[in-house]
Amino acid sequence: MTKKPLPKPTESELEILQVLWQHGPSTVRFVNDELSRRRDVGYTTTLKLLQLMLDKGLVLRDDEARTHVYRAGVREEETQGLLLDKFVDAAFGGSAMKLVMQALGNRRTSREELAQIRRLLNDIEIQNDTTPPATDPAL
Amino acid sequence: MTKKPLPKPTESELEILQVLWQHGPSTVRFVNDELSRRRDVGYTTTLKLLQLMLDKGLVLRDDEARTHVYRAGVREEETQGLLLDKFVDAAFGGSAMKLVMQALGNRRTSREELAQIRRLLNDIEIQNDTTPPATDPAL
DNA sequence: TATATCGTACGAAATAATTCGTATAACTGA
DNA sequence: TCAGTTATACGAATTATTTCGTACGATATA
Repeated sequence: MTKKPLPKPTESELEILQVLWQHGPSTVRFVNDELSRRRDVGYTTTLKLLQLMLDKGLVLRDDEARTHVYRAGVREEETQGLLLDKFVDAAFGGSAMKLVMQALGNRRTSREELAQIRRLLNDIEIQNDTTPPATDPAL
Repeated sequence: MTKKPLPKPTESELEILQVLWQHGPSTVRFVNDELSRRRDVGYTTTLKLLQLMLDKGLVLRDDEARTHVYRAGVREEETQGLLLDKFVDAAFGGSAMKLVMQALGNRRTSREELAQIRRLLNDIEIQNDTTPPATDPAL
């Protein structure tokens, strides 16, 4: 039983995953229509992308009917986490803090969102108190 | 007087910018040595990259001496902000909140860092109180 | 049924990004 | 001075990603 080192989706593949995550299982036609709302893209281009993604395991498909139906093969949070790690590394030299500060600092964040973050911070702090500083892998 | 639509640096270019931001003006040799600490990369590869980046305006260089000295041509925060915007869009469907929650949630954040974020949240809230809810462009 | 429409498969071109070989000039030091 | 080393320039191969044309079967419908 071989594990699955799922590949990091490319820019275009991510666009497609967004559509599938947002709308659920979709036909090529639908995905293409969605993509077309943002930019100019040919039908067969979208089709090809989905076929490549199928090979990579990024999407799954039901090809019972003539018109195939594709659905995401990777979970949203998981994928985002993977990409986030890479991104923090590539753009912020590994400092997630700098990224968070930048993200919060440079845009309007509503009162409700701020409250949401505070709640999360509280949860994390409780975690920290419950589970003492485990900075070392030796633990 | 023409403006500057500086291009989004690629993965490799970003690696190099990190070195320059971190260590200041450097020779090709130095940059290459730094990159080599992380992965296998040839000297001329690094040289070529820097030359391409020079064309794009991503770096500047002093070629008075035989050994040229390169320095970043774009500011760190500015570049990170640009990349962050694109990334939030590409990976989190435009929701910076989701990104922040994910970043904070899925990793150990020290007490000190948490405090730092709380301070930032306070500042933002004061901003919000001073400058009333301007969610609508009509205001 | 025959013609237009819609769908998939797939090769291959077009682009973008990365990597490296080779030429050649400048410097170093024995 | 001459061999060895270090530097830049630059063409071009390689690899990755995106885009599209064309073939061809299934379906819809006039």
